[in-house]
Amino acid sequence: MRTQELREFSPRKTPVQARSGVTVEAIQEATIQVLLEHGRERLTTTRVAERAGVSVGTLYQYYPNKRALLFSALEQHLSRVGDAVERACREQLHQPLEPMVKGVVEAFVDAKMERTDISLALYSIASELDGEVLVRRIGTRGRNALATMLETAPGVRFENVQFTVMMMFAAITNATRAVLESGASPKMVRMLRRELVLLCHGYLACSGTPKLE
Amino acid sequence: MRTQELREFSPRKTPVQARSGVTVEAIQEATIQVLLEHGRERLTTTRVAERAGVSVGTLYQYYPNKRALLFSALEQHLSRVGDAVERACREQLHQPLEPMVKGVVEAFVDAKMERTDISLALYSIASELDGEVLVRRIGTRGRNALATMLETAPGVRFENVQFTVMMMFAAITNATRAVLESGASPKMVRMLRRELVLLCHGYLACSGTPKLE
Amino acid sequence: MRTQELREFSPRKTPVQARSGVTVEAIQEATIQVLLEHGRERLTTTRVAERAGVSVGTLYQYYPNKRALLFSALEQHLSRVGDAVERACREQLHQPLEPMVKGVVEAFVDAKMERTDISLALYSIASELDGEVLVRRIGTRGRNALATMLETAPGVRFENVQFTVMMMFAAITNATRAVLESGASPKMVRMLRRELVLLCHGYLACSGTPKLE
Amino acid sequence: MRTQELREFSPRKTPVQARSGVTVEAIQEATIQVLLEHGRERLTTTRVAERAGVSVGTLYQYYPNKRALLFSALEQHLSRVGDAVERACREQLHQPLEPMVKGVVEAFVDAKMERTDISLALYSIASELDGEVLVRRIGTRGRNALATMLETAPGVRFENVQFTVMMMFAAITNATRAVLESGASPKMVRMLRRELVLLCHGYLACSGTPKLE
DNA sequence: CATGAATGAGGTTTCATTCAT
DNA sequence: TATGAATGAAACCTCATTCAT
Repeated sequence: MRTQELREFSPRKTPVQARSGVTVEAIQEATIQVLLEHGRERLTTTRVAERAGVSVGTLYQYYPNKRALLFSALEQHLSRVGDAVERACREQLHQPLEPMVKGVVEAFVDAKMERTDISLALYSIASELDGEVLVRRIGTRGRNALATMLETAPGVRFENVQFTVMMMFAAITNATRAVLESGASPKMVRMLRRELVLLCHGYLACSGTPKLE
Repeated sequence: MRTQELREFSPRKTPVQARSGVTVEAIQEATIQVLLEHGRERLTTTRVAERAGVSVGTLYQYYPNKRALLFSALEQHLSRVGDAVERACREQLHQPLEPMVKGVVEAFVDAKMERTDISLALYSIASELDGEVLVRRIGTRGRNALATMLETAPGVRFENVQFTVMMMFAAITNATRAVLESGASPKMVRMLRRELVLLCHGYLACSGTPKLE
Repeated sequence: MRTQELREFSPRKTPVQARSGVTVEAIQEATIQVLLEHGRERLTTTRVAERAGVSVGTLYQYYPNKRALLFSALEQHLSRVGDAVERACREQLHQPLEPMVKGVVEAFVDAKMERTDISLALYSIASELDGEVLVRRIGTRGRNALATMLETAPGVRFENVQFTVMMMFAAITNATRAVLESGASPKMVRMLRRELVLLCHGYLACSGTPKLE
Repeated sequence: MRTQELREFSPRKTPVQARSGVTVEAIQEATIQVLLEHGRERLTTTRVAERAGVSVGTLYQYYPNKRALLFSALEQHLSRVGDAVERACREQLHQPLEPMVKGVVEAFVDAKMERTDISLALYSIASELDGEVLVRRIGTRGRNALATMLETAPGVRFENVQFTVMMMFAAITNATRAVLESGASPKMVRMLRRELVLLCHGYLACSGTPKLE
């Protein structure tokens, strides 16, 4: 079952010739463009292919179905963000809470703001693919990295790290989303960064219990 | 334009007869059921009508189109939650931060947990209707009530209440969503309540500046 | 599994209004017409609907998919033929071999020749649907009736009636097919009748062993 | 018109190199395999090429189109069977009816049973290519050989040999098909042989009229 | 000669919506 | 008013075939 699900999304062929690499990228970019211009409801495989300058048939040589196309777009984005968060977490191991929070928040916000168009476009399909195994797995990666990091924070212990992390994650992602959806002016992004650090640090400070080492 | 948009969603006829009231309710309930059972992608007007025990024709007598149907379901739910939050805000005017937060969080979580099935079902259509005027307006109501309340908190002042509220709101709604989507066991809901209060209060305490009165 | 298979072919809705009865018949007739005019390869649901004077949508209200459409055409025809054979078999119970064979052959050939166009058209789809449960079941009906009849023939016994019947059935159906496919002129049909009786009776006479009663 | 038709099916190039011979054979074998595994509906040129270990392009170097591919598979098989029958007929010239029938039936059944997989696979495409000139011509070969043979049978004359042969042929081919499709166990094949001889001989004995020489 | 990426017409199927009954 | 048969645009997807590399 799981294998089948995974196969449903795995790309159909690995491009061996040079030109197909170009094609795949064109399709991926076109997916985002169409998503932003027409919205998820009106995103059709034909429109994406057209936008990418190829035929539908070509699109279907690389993606077995529409969901796989959307999935791939989402996955790539979430992976990038996940990577950024993981890296930040690794860098802040054993640091005090404050720099920890700061590092992670900056990494996340930066990653999201790098291509606001993509970030925005993908919110609309995230809900559609929410149930998917891989999507969940990717989301989990970030949370696990956070949990691991928090457990190395000196002088503080969290009763239920998983839950704490979930709370923090929910706050970070959704606040960022709200800012993105209301335009993401530089000023707002600056405020977002500052306030997210405040919010997360405040929460962790209250939620954790002192630990003797 | 806006008038037109608003008209597009308003129910076609006001149910004056007793029978119509029953029918409309049946359709609304059916919408939720179908949403939960088949998912948004496979929600069809025919299926909803069938589930409600009426014909498609009848459905179209009460809703001008499918979006109006979904919209109405979402609106009703959001209104209920919005009302609860507004009431809580009114009750906590001029209270200290802690009870304020506690009151609002409890009101929100309670409202969401009253019918977890509905709450869950509607997440899938929220993104679809996200751009709609009315939906935004409803979301705004809660935030305004929160802002108004916060400004009556004794001894503390917020530089940019709108932003602060937005942050808090984002955290509250998304954490609740995460809990709902992972099953919403009584234990988790209890933790959610407690941690949300911690998180919000921590944030507000950090974010606000002392105020001389 | 079997239930699912059966459902795949069962008509989608039972026509309750008068007009739909007409529609279904028009679609069935159109299926045959298109089959004859364009061949199975070029039979498309759109073409059938067009020919029937309805829209594709209407076609799909009565048949869940293309296979069901073809299946229904085949089933109706085979049932009719099967009925004729069964009736003939019942009428010849306990008769001597000669009238038995005559009765069955006549019944079969008559049934097939009643609408040579339909008979011909369906050969092309029979192979496609050959594996299907119901098709097999219908074919079995005729053979069972034949076997039952043969076992009541006075003074003769067959070692392996099933096999004997299969042989006879294969000969009858395929010879009829050959005649149909080469034009089925009245003269040929007359010869077919006579020779089939000869062939079957000759075979049964050789194949059976005398039985003391 | 006819010339064009014939050209449509002829292989595009005559395999002169050793390698090509291997390739063509691989493709033919792959055609059968795919036919058996996926069925005619899902037989695609790409799949056949893949299975044969070559690219689609290569396939199209040897066959001008898909029909030609199927046609060639069918033709080869039918030729082989036709050869066997012709040979048997030649060997039984001027023999009495009984050995004639025996010889032909054995030859036919043996030829069909040599590769039951191929025989089975081809039934599904026979109907599709039924109208083709060459296919018909091949079928005719066997019947002509049979007719020629029967006319040399001592002491018996057939009023309409063509028709008689057609009947016999229909019985032989379809009974064999039925046995193949129900598994073709050794025991069944043995019975098929015996009963076909009975059936054909019985028929010819009844159908023919004594002849003075 | 072989490859396999690209094509795009055309197939099947769905479903929001209308309207005669 | 309620019904549900009919509509048909439009979606997804396949696959025979070509041709630049």
